[in-house]
Amino acid sequence: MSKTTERRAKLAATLVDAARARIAASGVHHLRARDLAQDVGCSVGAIYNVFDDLDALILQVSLGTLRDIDKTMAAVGAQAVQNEDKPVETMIALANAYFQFVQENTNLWRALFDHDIPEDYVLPEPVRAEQNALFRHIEKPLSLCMRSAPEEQLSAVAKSLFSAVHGLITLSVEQRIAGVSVKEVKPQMDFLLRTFVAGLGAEKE
Amino acid sequence: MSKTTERRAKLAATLVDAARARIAASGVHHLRARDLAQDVGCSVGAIYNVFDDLDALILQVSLGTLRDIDKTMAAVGAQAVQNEDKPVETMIALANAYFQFVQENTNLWRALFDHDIPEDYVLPEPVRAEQNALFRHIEKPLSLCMRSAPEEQLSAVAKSLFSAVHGLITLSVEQRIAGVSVKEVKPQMDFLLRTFVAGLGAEKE
DNA sequence: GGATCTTCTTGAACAACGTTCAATTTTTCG
DNA sequence: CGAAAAATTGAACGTTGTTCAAGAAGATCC
Repeated sequence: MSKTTERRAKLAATLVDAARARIAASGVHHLRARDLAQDVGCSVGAIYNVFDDLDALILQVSLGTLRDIDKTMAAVGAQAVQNEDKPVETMIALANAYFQFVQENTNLWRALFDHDIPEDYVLPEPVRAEQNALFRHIEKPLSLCMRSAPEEQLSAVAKSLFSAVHGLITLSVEQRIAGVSVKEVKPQMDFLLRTFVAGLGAEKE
Repeated sequence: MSKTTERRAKLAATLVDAARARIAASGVHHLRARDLAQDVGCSVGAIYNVFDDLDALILQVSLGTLRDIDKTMAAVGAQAVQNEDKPVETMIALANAYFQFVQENTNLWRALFDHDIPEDYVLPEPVRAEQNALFRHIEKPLSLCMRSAPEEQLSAVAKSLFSAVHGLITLSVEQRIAGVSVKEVKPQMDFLLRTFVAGLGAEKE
């Protein structure tokens, strides 16, 4: 049981690496099972012995992408301990880091968010867990801006802010919808976040 | 030249209608050339005499979707003249109208934003024009909140707000990324917009 | 109106894709 | 070692979007 499962695992890892390289180079919709087989030196059928689907393989690549994003944001969070009195700056730094990641890994990022999987696909638990980890990076500085808010609301607002920044970046990077121009993304994220946090300070009227 | 071009135009319109119906019913990635041909009673080849591509056909459907969204937002804008002293309410109403449209026309909306067209595809001018029209609906109430801002900034912020709301809706409607839960979308859009506008009022410090 | 040229329409054929599967090879384990 | 189990193979299958030679229909001129 050891030799085979070991090789299975090794093949799976090799396939994920090859798929990641191909996706990064030419986008997820140019990924071909036959190319992958040739890349790693196995037959097309072997892929299906290790993965149910090409979608399952792509999902593994996306899990890695999620973890990379998490690493990037965690690094910003670590830097930010010095900035505890200015949580907005941390939030802006997080947004900028995310934007930079998208620019440097556009195709992998697209595979993560754009690639539509069959509607009945069960999202693996690790993927869902990793997604929630992302939001948590925002919760920390946000909590310093919303000290009286309950945990639940904090979590929801963190998700909202991530979604908002994500939307801004998406519509500017994808040319099919003319959002904010790429040059304007950072200034706009900056303005959006600063204004929002300023609004948190001002009492409702 | 008249009989043929007339028939061409009629066929094109019929095909777009059929495609819209199919997309609305089962999503853009289940659209098949052969099904369409059967729907409208022509051969598969005839489709390619009228459209370069299935993508070109889908783009025509999406142009219609854009116009429908525009109509929805225009209706809200017309309602909102009574509310000139409370521009935030108009902005929230616009966001809610957009969200409602997405919920009622999810598949058409997905075709508009998710369907990835070849990277070198030239976006038809009417599509681009219609997109800009959307942003303009937001500019009107926004200008009442940013009276001293130059036209250019106003336009950029309007795009940003649309993108932000769009991101919120996208990540909650698409199950592949667990954003804000569908139930929480309206409250969160409400909170986001109110807080942002409140921040516009408070001077920067 | 008919002959001729052009243009459109057709649906079988093509190439490319994800996926499967019977045959073959390799691994496992008593 | 030898039999059972599992994995590997690559040819083959079923579906795609798209093309194209052949035939049908329209336009144009006398």
